[in-house]
Amino acid sequence: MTEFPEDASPPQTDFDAFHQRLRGCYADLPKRLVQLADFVTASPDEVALGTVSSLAGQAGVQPSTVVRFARTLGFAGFSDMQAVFRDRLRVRNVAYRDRVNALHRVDGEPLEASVIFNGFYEAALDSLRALQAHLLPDRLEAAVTTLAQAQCLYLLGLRRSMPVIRYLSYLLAKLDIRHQIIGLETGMEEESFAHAGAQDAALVLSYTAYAPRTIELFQALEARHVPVISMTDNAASPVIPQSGLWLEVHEADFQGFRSNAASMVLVSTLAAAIAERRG
Amino acid sequence: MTEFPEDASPPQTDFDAFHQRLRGCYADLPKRLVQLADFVTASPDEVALGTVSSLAGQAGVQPSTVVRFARTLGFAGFSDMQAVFRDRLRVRNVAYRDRVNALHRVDGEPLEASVIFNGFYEAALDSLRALQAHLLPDRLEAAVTTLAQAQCLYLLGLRRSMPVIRYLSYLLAKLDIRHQIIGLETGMEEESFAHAGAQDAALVLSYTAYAPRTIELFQALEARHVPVISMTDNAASPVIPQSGLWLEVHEADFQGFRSNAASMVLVSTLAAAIAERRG
DNA sequence: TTTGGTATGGAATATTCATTCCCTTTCTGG
DNA sequence: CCAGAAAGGGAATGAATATTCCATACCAAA
Repeated sequence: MTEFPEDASPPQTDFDAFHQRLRGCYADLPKRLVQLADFVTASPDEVALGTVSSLAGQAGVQPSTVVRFARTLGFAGFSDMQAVFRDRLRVRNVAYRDRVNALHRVDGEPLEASVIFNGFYEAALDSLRALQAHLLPDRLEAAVTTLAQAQCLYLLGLRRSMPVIRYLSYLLAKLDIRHQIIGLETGMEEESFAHAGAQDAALVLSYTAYAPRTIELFQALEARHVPVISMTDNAASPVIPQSGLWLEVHEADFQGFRSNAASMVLVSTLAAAIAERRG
Repeated sequence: MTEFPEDASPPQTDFDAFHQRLRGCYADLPKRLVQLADFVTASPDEVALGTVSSLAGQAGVQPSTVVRFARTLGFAGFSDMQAVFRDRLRVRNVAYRDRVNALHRVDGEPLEASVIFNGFYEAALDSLRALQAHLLPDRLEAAVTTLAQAQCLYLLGLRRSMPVIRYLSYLLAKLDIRHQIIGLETGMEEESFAHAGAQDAALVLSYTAYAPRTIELFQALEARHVPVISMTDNAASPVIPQSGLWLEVHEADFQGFRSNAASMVLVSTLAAAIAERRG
């Protein structure tokens, strides 16, 4: 078990050192070497996996210039420089203790960050895979149709779902699609859809345990005959609309933090598909 | 050649196909080839980056056996097999655009929603995998240390990164960690960190093309000697802090929409790890 | 315009590395 | 135990690729 010293100098990779050097002499570099420097920073993967001539071709210089570039930066030759880029590409297996170990702190020490990372990483992957497996193309298409026809889109999702809703709002704004978030101001939720009707549509996000306020607002929307699309995790969820247009999303959780990877991908899809449909 | 009805999203990569084939004939493989099969599945990076003899050495077989192995699995030779492993290492940031542009409105019809979904799905997966591959555990640990010691956390990320910052803010609030978003009110950015100093810390998110305002604010933070941790996509990024404490994040992009899956997972990790560290 | 120095291009050379081939060893079935 | 086949080892071969070197183009100062 390696103890990480609290005040140790930050770990600096050869790759970082290279870029530091590069920045240092960038200004004094001749034309062709600048050209290469730009290419090399833009596509480090090409350097790692390519050959002298493949790089030369892509960067628009001669093979010899590539070697010169490497020597200018203090390497013995191209291969020497490439080694630095290859090393960066190697997968550093993030320390992966047993999940069991991860959940129980054996000696009162804080969990290693990489273990926590792995938890969130796996949760995100699980959520995405589950979504991919369960998503019904026809249902999705129908949802897009409904949302695309709306004059104004009302977005509802409180607590954990609020960040997802905000993200969707950002996307819709970029795509110039009229919309309105419900619940930005506590206590004013109903007012925000005072003018909503059958010509509009709403998207509701709610996962267990369903926030009571979300359920209330969902019912208010249905009472106003606003077409509702729901993203939720259960066929018996309280926010399934009358129309039956709901999308199944299961977010895995890690230590009580629920992933939102699947929701993010799905709302991105909806935003892009609506824009696409409208032309 | 196997026919896939849908080429917009291959159900499996060449790499997956390879492993499937390998599993299929694993039982009938002679001793040395089994030895190689084990090695190859255990360290795919070595295959991608190594040479015939380096692999032979590490797996304890003769170079010729490595070539035999490749041929047995249906490749023309070692190089052919290596190409599959190398391809897996590449971070694809542009592929999707072309892929979908090909399908884009061939006959004036809008793209099917499920095709769009697949694009976002793949982009999210790619981003997550790239993060897992490139994340340096020591660096992450050092970043957490810095952030955990801060009295107040300042969060900076404009435009595309704003939703991620808002999500992080939500998590920190839940965890009762003092923090402040920079840039909630346009024009008032500097005021929000008027009292920040060395006792605090800042987390900066910025990806290409780096928003000029983010760079300015980053520099202002550094000028105030606020310890800065950056999440960015390039060693030559303008928001790399003096301390060298930056975390590499590559978000794949689909039709101009950049994924944020990797960023989300990483900020979740940071939030949870800080809370864990503080106990 | 000339001159000295530097940058660049391109071809020749050296090296590394995958591939091939053949001989030896190890299995397998009679 | 033997014959035949399959597997494995290792060196020779040839192709791919990095490196070196030199002629030429460029540029700045005289």
